[in-house]
Amino acid sequence: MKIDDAAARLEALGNPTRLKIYRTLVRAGRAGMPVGRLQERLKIPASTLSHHVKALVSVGLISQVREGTTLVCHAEYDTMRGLVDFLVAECCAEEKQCKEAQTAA
Amino acid sequence: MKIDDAAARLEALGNPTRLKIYRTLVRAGRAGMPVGRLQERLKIPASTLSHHVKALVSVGLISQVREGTTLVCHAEYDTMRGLVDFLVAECCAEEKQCKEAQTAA
DNA sequence: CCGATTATTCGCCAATTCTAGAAGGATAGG
DNA sequence: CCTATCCTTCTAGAATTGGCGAATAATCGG
Repeated sequence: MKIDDAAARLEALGNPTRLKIYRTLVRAGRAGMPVGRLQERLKIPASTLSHHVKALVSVGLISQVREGTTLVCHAEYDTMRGLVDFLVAECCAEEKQCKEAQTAA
Repeated sequence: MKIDDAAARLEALGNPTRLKIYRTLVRAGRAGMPVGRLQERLKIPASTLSHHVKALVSVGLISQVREGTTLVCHAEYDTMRGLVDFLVAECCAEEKQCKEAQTAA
C-alpha cells in the first residue's frame, strides 16, 4: 500500500464518528447493515451519517450494495487487513521491536 | 484502548506529512532522530515540522528527549502496538475474517 | 554575559472539515 | 401515476487544520 493511501485510510478512521460506524459494520459481519439501521444505532442525522459513510466508501474501507430502497453497507476486510499490514511493516522496519505483530505480517 | 484514543491516534497518523515523520522515526530505531535531522530529511519548514511533531507527541505515538540543544524524537512502539491490536480486535470482532492478523493479537 | 545553534510558539491566512436542516433522486407498492 | 420510504446532495455556517515566516525560548561554549 502506498503511504498516501494508508494516510487517507487512517484519516478516514481517525474521526470518532466514522470509527464507530466502521466498528458497527465490522460487528454486523458479512450480512452488513443498511444506512438507516446505522442511523438508529448511532443516533446521527441522516445527512451527517451519509457524509461519513461516503468518506469510508471513498477510501475503500466499506462498500455498499443496494437492496430495494435500502443501501446495505459492508466492511471491506481486505482493505483493513492491508492497512494493518502496512502499519505492522512500518512499525517493525529495521528494528524488530514489535515481535508479536511481526509474526502476523 | 478507548475508541476515542484510537481515533485520535489514527487521526494523527492520517496526515501524509505526519505519517512520513512517524515512519522516519520508526526507521531511525531506538537511537531516534533529532528534529533538525527530520527537517533536512523531509524538507519541511521548522515551524510546520514542530507543529506536526507536537501532534504526534500529544497522542503518545512519539516521545522527545533533550540532549543539549537538540531534541531527539523516538517512536513509541508500545503505543503503535496498542493501536494495531485495537484495529485487529475491531477488524475481527464476531467474524473471523482476518486470520493472519488475528494470530498476532 | 554573548553569540551560536536548535527548536518552539505566535500570528496570520487559506483551505478543509464537521454538522445538520432542507431539498432532491431512487425504488417499490398499489 | 402517486405516495411512501430510504438515502444522498445541496447549502451554509462554525470550527478546525495545515502551512509558514517571524519572533521567542532553551541550551551550550567561551
